[in-house]
Amino acid sequence: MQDRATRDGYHHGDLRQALLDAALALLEEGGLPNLSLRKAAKRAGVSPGAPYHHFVSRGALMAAIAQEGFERLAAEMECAGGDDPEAKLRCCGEAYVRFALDHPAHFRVMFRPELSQRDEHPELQAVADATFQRLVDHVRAAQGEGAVPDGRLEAFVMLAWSTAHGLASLLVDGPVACEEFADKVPFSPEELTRLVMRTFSDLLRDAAAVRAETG
Amino acid sequence: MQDRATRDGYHHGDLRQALLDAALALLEEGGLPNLSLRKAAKRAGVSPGAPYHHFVSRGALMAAIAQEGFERLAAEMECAGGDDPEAKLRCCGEAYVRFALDHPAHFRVMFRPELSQRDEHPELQAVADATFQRLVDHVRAAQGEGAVPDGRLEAFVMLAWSTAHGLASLLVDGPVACEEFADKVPFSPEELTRLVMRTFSDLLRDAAAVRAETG
DNA sequence: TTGCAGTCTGAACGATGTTTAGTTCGCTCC
DNA sequence: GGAGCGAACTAAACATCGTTCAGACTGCAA
Repeated sequence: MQDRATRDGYHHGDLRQALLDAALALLEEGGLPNLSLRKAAKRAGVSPGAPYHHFVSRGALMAAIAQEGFERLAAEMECAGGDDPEAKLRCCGEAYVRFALDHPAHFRVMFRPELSQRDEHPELQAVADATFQRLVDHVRAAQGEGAVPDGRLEAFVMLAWSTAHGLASLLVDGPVACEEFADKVPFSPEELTRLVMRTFSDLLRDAAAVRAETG
Repeated sequence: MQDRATRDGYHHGDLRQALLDAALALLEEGGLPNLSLRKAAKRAGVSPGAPYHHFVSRGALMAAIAQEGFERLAAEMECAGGDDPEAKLRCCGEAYVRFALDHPAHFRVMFRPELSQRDEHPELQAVADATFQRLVDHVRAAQGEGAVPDGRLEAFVMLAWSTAHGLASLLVDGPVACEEFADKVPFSPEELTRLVMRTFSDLLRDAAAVRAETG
């Protein structure tokens, strides 16, 4: 019992955090189907009803984990390096994918559709919006320096986001995550990430050169 | 009872298909958490144990739906138009995203990680591989005509796939699916898809021009 | 007609999310 | 320091879920 947090008596010191830790461990061990409130409660050494004093439902626990994930993702995207806007954008994308590879449990929960109802979990949506906004800022900066096609800001933002999010999803969840794929593509996920992002970045650079020439 | 298929007596005419239909309806109504074998059985007018004569588990039912989805997706990617390889690739990507928008229930199940264990559900993996191979063929054709950077085939394949898959995921599941997003981006999902794919295609064209000039 | 194999029933098991009434603790106020 | 109060927790219960199993039913072939 209570392998994840100690308790001093009838009351648990910080049950909320203990439940979050336990839930994350469950996610890492067996994916989303393995995440149950009862298991998390048992790991925290607490009865099945106790979690409901800290989370109104299982969905609320998931939302809390997702929120934590978005905060970390935003932080990692924030401190992504890069000398020029183009490199910044590339590093930002790499950070996005690396986050998914390093924290697959978080990543998987962050984009569960049952959490995308804006009315429930408004604070989660606020953090998700802030993270998204960080990407928009990067793109706008790159656009200001001509590294990105002007006009159609929304289209390019979505293109950049889609690229990073798609690669992350495929590497974490998709058919690309299995071992057999390793035979076909002789790259580690990290190498593949850098390669893909570099390819995208090269396309950007070439296109920028064309614009500088003709326009 | 049995609102999805009629039965003539003790035996059900085609329970397997009736269960698939019911399961798909459940998915469309309430997403993955709403998909339960018992509900599907009840809709087919059958006892809770009956489905196990057609699917060894709930996961097998999901795999069957996913397989159906991959087959339809491959078909739609197959008949995607386009005059030149670049346009073909663009239409292929648009078809991918359009499929996700038109069949979100299918799409959501197709990439569930619990189905990505190659040992279980081998026939599903075969169909998924075939679908993926269709994309590789498109890219290789485009590469042969210089529309795509040569070398690093894997990198570009992953880039193209990531773009389509990421956009599809974000539009179907992600924070982009909510109504509030409609205020920020004045495009329908279909318009956004065409815009994003067109932006990507333009990058390709410009980069190809640079290669033709310098190489 | 008999036998058989495949299909379905109905009851059961354990696990799950959630609710409820009641118990225990820590804190504040007198 | 004792009374009281609100928050945290327990224990039991409910409905639902996936899954199993022994038995009943059906269609078909011998």
